[in-house]
Amino acid sequence: MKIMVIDGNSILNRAFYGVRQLSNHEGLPTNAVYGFLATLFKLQDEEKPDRTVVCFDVKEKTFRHKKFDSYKATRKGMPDELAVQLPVTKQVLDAMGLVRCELAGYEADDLIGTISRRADEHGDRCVIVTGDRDSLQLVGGGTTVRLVSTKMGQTIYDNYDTAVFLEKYGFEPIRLIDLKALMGDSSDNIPGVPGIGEKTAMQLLHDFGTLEGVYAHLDDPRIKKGARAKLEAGEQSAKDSFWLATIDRCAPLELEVENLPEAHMDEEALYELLTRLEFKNFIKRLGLSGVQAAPKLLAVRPQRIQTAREAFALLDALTDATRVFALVPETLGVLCLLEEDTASVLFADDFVPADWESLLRRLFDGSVDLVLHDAKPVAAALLAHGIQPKGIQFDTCIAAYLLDSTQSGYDLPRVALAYCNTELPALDLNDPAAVSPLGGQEQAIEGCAAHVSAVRAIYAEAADRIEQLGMRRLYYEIELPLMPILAEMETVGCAVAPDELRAFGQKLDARIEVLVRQIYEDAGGAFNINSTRQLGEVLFEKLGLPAQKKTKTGYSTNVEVLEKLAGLHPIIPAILEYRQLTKLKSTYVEGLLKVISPKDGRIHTHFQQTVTATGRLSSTDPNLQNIPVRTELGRELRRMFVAPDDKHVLIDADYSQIELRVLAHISQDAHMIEAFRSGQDIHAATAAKVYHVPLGEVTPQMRSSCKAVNFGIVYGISDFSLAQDIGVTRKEAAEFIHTYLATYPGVAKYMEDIKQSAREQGYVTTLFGRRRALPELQSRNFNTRSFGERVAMNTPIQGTAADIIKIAMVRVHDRLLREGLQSRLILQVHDELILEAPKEEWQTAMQLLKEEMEAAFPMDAPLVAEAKAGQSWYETK
DNA sequence: AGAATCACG
DNA sequence: ACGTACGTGATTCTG
Repeated sequence: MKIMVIDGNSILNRAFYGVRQLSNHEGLPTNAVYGFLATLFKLQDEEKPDRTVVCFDVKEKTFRHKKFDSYKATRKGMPDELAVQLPVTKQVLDAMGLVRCELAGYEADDLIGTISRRADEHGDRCVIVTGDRDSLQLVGGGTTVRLVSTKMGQTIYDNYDTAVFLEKYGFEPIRLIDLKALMGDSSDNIPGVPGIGEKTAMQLLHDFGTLEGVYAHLDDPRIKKGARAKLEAGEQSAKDSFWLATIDRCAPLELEVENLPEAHMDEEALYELLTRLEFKNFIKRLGLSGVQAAPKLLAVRPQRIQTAREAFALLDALTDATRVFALVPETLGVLCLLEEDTASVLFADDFVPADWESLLRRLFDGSVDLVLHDAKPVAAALLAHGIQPKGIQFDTCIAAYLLDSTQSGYDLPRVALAYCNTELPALDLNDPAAVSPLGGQEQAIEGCAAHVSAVRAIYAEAADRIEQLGMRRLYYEIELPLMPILAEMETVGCAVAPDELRAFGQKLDARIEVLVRQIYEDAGGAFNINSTRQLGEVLFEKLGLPAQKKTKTGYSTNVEVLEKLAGLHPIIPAILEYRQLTKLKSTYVEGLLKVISPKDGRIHTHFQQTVTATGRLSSTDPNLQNIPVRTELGRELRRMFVAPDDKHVLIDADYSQIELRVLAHISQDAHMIEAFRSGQDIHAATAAKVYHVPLGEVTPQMRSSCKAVNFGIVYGISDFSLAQDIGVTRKEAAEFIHTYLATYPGVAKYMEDIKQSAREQGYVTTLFGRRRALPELQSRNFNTRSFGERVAMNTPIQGTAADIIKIAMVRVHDRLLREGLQSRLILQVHDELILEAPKEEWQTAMQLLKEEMEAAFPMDAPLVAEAKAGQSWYETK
């Protein structure tokens, strides 16, 4: 029989440093796993072993090298990127059915030594696969070594048997130990005899055969005087080194070579793993393409609960459960609670309303540890009923988002498909028909069981991966605590002044009417001004204005184009104004009037926590993060966002230059940090440096150009875009960027480093460990790749700023609660937080807001927040 | 459903 | 040489 024994750690290590730029879509690095498998498959093809065994180190406190303190100290630790790949590799090997071998306190080469000796004794042949030259001492008898190494970027697999070794080294393989004892090995921290190098050691072995032989003939004339003195002085070291260099071939391993099981592939598990790793070629090679992994859901037994007594008894029992997986629609019309193998389903219709509310209160009183998928709407619904949502320990939706923020959605069926390969039955518990006693309940019960089982399966996987990828704090201390705060902000909402909003709308209408008439007159006829196609025809064909740009579908008529034409025809300014006004009217006046709640007259936006690729929030229905501010007319809309009465005020605080401060901190650029520390206007300070003039002599133009570059830098700048932005030639822009980067060398270095690291690791992270995978960097397409590089530069900055304001939100919320204040967070606009505060506490609340925002994260370029109070959002600026 | 446009940070 | 800023959402038109 032929046994192939692989040094897992050595091959994985080689692969890690040899194969770069690989990670899967969730950002898990996969280069080492890939390289490992490539080596494994190649050598299995060549050697065709009957059995394959893979050995790994298990380092323990009792590691046999511990007496050499320096050994441990200099031994390189495994980088995180490699460490996360180790368990994955083992999973793959297990799924392949290969024998995996580990023993506490032993290195892989000791296990290999032991197995090869036993194989030899049993009359089997043994092929050792390793990257470690030391293992060549095992060559002999039926044992050969395939030594994996890299030459000129090519992986080569040298084949050593006794003859090959003898020819190369001139002595028996076992004498490698003697050689090491004499010359030492700095990489393994084996001291050897100080002063004896390779040349002398080889000569000594040639003359005397063994270490023992050398020391038995110390007075032999062939040993030079100097060498003799060194050998005498280093005798103890030589003996220690001999022992260190000797691979233990008698490890107390339970494995019996005569009973090695044949590999039995778990095709489903392997298919699933390789799919997750995105190793399509290996899937093909192993012929797994047709395999469909079985759904991972455990069957659960649904049970319906219809009496209050049973229901409360159930909740009391669940209090002791480790974790309860729950399905709760935002209508709160049904509950499905999974513990062990029982899914209990409760319909609100089966209970009197007072009981149902008590049940909800009991379930969310913090005594039951709950896992939900997308808990925010539930939390908001509970808050609307005056119930504080407590006890939510995990949200699988947020977890799935953190693990891959680039998906287009994270609803339960989609996540279940990705995590458990399960098609969930359609189930809409918000639909009254599904939960009404008149029908649909039976189906709902079945559906609930499958859905809640999926939540459990996703949890099992996602919770582990959050740990593995170092996102524990980000998840449990930032995202999860933020969720109920967002729910509260949504529930509280924002007061508006509807009458003024309507009045503003009428003002707009009057002006729009005038503009429309003028435009039709100028155009010589009526047309739909909102239609870019019709507008394009009017401007560029009928009126013969010079077309500038084209879009996919015709002429471009955007602001940029129209502004260039502004002087050529009176229709152009009219169209520009028309565009501005209709935007304000339809998106803001009409859009906002439509979403004023009839219940409380307030606007309740929805903050999306699982949308953006960078970690920012987004706001929908309506979007309150894009209320106009840049033009005076648009800004008027902010007068409609008000404190609810004259007993309250709004307090608005925004971070000053948070992204540039984050950049200064991350890049550790001394000049930029200093500019912020000294409280300078960063754009002016940059201009002073770039133009080499005193701060007082910076002109508005100089400041404005530098402001554009500061922005551009954050986005991942290019000369072309900068040129377009500040209206200079591309060459001048390039020169300008160059000067800028010379002014802030730390920033220049950061930009290079982050691109490099993104290419190597396949992802980037924020300061708090949020990650974004960057498959674009692997693209052969220049544009795609360039985009990836800009994202690599931007995401850590934008994302860290997003992390920081989320931390601030949690801190502000906690402290308001702790200090018993009535002020409430109502809005977040990326770098800005807005509170609604009772007048009597506005100064306290404003101070608190500013303090907590600034203290959210101490940076070398310290955070500064500017706060102001007013009756409306307009006045707080 | 996608494209074009424009509002925000 | 390649074409160009990063991240969003709402409205409107069009096929």
